[in-house]
Amino acid sequence: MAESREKNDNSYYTRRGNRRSTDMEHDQGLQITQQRQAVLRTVQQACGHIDAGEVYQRVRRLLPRISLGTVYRALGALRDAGLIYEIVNSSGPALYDGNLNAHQHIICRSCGKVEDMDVELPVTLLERSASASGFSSIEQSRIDFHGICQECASARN
Amino acid sequence: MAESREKNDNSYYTRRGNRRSTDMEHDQGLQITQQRQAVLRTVQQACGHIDAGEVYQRVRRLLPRISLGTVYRALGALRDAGLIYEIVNSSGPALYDGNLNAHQHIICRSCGKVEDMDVELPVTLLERSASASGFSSIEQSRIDFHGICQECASARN
DNA sequence: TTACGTGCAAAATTTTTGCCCTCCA
DNA sequence: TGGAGGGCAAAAATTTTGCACGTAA
Repeated sequence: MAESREKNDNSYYTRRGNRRSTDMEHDQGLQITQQRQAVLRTVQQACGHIDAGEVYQRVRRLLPRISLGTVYRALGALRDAGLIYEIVNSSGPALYDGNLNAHQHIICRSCGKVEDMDVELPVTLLERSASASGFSSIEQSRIDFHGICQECASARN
Repeated sequence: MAESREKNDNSYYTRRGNRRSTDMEHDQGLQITQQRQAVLRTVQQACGHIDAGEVYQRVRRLLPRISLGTVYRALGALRDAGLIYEIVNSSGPALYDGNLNAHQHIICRSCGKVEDMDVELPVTLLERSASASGFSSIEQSRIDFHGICQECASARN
C-alpha cells in the first residue's frame, strides 16, 4: 500500500505489475493454446456469469494439470482480446461473460447477482455525456449498472 | 475458495463474512463516533474518489490511533447508511464518493480512472428495462459505467 | 532457437475478522 | 451494565508474479 497508488500512468506494467496489452498481442492475436481454448469454451458454455475459481474447477476436468494462475492469465488475455467480458463486482470475485451480443448488465451491490438487460440503450446520449465529462471519448460496447436488487432492498427494511 | 460461492443467500453473513445491514442500523441510524465522523468528512473533503488506504492515511492525522480495520468498518457502515457511495473498480481498490448529488460515474477498466458525469439519465427507461429483465425493481440513485478511456484506448493501438 | 505459454509455489493486494477492551446509553 | 464500536494483529479472499521448463514456429 505504498507508492503504487497513481492510476493513469502509462508505464508498461500496471499497478499490480500485470503486463499491458501490446501492439503485437493485438495485431497478431493470441496464440491459441489448449488452455486458452478450454477457458474460453468454459466461459462461453457457462451461459451466464462465471468466476475464475469456477472456471478453474471446470477446466480441470479437461486439463487436470492446468493451474489457477494459468486460468487467470488466460482470462486476462481473452479479456484483452475482446473475446470475453469482465464484470466487476462489489461483493466477490470478478465474473466473466462469453456472450458478446449487445446487452448490458445490472449488478446487485449487495448480493452480487448479475442479470442481463436486453435493452436498447441510448448509447449516443451516453457517449455525448461522457465526452462532455472528461472521458473525451469512450470505446466500449458494454456498460454495467450497479444497483440493489429487490430481494436485498426488502431485506434492508 | 471452497463452499462460499453461492451468491444470493439470505444468511446473516455475506460471502466474506461481513455483516449485513440490519433493521436497527437502518431504522435507528448509526452511532456517530469520532472515527466515523472523521472518515465521512475525509471522504467528503476528498472532492473526488478516494480509496480506503488513502482515507486511512488522512484520518490518521486527526486520529493517530485509528486502525485500518476501523476505517473499513466505518466505510462499510457509511455505505450501508447511504452516506457515501462505493465505486467498484476492475483495476484496484474500491473508491468512495461523498458527493450525494445525482451524478453518474464512468470508470476506465484499464487504468481505473473515474470521472463524474453530470448528466440527466433517462432513469425511467432504465428502470423499465431492468424490471423487464429480472431485477423486478431497482432501488438505486446511481449507476456506474465501465468503459475504456481514450488514453488507454489509444495505448492499445 | 527464441519467444511465448505454462505449472507451481509464493507473494502481493485488498478486505474482513477474532479477540479483547472501552465507553456510552 | 450490556451491547456497539474500536485497536490490533492475524487471516481470508482474490489476483498476480518469479522462475524453470517446454513447445511450437
